[in-house]
Amino acid sequence: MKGIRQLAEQLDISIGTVSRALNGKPDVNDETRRRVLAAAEELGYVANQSGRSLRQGETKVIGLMIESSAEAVENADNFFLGVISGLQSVFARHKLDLIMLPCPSDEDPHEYLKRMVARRIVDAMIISNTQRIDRRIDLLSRAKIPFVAVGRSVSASNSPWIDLDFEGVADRAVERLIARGHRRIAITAPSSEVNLGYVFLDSYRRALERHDIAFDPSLVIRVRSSEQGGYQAAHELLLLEERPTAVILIYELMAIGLYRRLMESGVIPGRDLAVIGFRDAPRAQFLQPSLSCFRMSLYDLGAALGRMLLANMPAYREVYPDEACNIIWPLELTPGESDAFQVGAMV
Amino acid sequence: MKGIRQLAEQLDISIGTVSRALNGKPDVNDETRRRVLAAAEELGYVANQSGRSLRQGETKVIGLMIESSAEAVENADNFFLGVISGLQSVFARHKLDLIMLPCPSDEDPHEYLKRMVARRIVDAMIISNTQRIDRRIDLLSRAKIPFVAVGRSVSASNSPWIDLDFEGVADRAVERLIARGHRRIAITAPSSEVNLGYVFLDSYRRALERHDIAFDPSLVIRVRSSEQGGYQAAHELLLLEERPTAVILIYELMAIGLYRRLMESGVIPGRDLAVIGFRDAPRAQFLQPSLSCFRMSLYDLGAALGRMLLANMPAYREVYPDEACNIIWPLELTPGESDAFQVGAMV
DNA sequence: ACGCACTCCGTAAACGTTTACGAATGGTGG
DNA sequence: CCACCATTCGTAAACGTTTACGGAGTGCGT
Repeated sequence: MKGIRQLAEQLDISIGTVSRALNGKPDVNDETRRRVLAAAEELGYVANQSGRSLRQGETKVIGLMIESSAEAVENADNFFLGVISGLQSVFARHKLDLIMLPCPSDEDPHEYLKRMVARRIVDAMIISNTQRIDRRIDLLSRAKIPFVAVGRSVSASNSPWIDLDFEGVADRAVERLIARGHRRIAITAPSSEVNLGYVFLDSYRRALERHDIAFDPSLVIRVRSSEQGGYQAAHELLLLEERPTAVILIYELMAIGLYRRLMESGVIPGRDLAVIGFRDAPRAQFLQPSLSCFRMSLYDLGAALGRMLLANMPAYREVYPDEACNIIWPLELTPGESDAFQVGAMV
Repeated sequence: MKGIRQLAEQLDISIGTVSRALNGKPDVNDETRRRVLAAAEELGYVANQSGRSLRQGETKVIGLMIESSAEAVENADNFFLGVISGLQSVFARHKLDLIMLPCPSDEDPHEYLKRMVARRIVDAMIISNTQRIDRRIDLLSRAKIPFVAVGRSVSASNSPWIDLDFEGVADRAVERLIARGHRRIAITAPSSEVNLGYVFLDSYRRALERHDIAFDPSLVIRVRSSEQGGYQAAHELLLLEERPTAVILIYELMAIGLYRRLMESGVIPGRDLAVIGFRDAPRAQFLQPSLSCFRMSLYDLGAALGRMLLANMPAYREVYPDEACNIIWPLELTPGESDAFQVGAMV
């Protein structure tokens, strides 16, 4: 099947009519339309995307840019795999397709995105792993490509983003720990480049101050957000002169490495050290003692993300009129055994 | 920047010359070319992909079809994230871009692929999670789209594929365990639909027969290849009347759930039960006792996959003349503590 | 002075769609 | 019988690019 021309020839109809029939335009006879659709089905005709895009200036494709960095591989982050289902559930309603654009680890994300955008391969973009200052946001704004960022950014003053409720998590984690008598609460954070670390720490700090607990920089453990990082975090924790009684992990998976290092030194999570995790990583559910952790539905997050994006695309705006421009995604605490003790209480 | 026409106008050159200059065609003056390239750079011009594809019938894009099923999310499989780096390292040399096509979980993979192929959005495809009988292979063959399958298939008699060395792993695992005195060796496998399970089991069976050990179907544990599945596998293992002394896991991550369930019953891996894993999942490296596991380089696998694909594309065939059509990818054993004991030996 | 080769560039067609426009037909009301 | 509308379809232009073809200019050998 070469193209619409062949199909039209076969049916002895003009290509214009065939096109209209296939695209559900009004001015075509019902019988004719039936014949066209039947023939297209039989011959397996599907419109060539290049021709269509060229003509109407849109591709019906949404791009999701991800990074295949070594760290991402190490983390084996299922975040986007989960989010994608939610995204697709929304996109499918509008016959939009989602493709993932993995930025090569040796290419500058900004340059990569620039290339992809200029090629006009997608109508809109979702970018992730947003940095505090992220030139990709300016790029997309200037190019007038609808987009949504996963993760807030200072560049994104008035552009749409969705982000996890880091403040709420840090806040509630600190409150919960303090209520159980903890005073020395450690926290992990990634390098300050990444935006989420900043917000997370800030909220942690304010929560402490509310309870007149001085912020102690030595309790901020800067490690990678991976199991390896968790292992290292535990290591550094154990080296501290005045050992904390609790630790908040910015990434759930870190608990696996952390537990291991603690066990090696005979420190038992949930008895000698309270541990609270964050985000969603199914595999950490098998830890013992079970991890207290803030979790969420990746599917729902994806669906919200999809709606937000469509609300920013001229062609779909009216379908999603009241979509919020920014969302701080709430998380729910799944209580576990890892922080189920009072400080000073007899065991 | 609208298009090549604007650029040509700006430079007061015809669009033909501009196109030739940008594409490195020979018949254009050096000075002219310099000017064109400079102007393109300055104005941020990049050729519209739709126009280009339409004209030359190719997109310079390779598609990698993945599945975002619930199981995939649960596994949080880093397999493709790792493989992608290797793929891109090869593709980058030919200015090819890789996009990932996530098949919605509620759509038939075959129909999805059909849609994507018909749209002519990619020049070639990599398909994964190949089933024993996989109609996608016929589809691609008939459509004459170059492709490589990750995972062998009976449909793919003479089409290119790459697969892990399941035979070798099962074989060596059994040999290793038998050498340490094991006679009752359990093995996990996914539902028989998936091709890899079939091959894995078959090799396991043959290895046993070589040592005159009768194949016992009750020792084949059919569970999902996830942590959850590992937990369940351990559970079923413990219920067996005559408990095996060793178990081979088809997926490394299962060890995490398996360990947990074993521990709950006071059964210690590496002392009461030997455990050997398979494939690459960095997070399982933190298990204690450490897991004996067959591993590989995802990057190298990706690079080989990329070369194999290019060797099957007319435009690049001559660059990779001696690329094998089928590869069984070898894995190396990383010895750990989980199988470091002799059956019957005093502890 | 002429032919020839070579370099550089402009012209125009082609890729496969969609869609604005208008033509043809049939029906209806006056 | 005419004017008018509705329905249905064909025609042709347009989207942005690449490329075959040929023309203009220059240099060189005869």
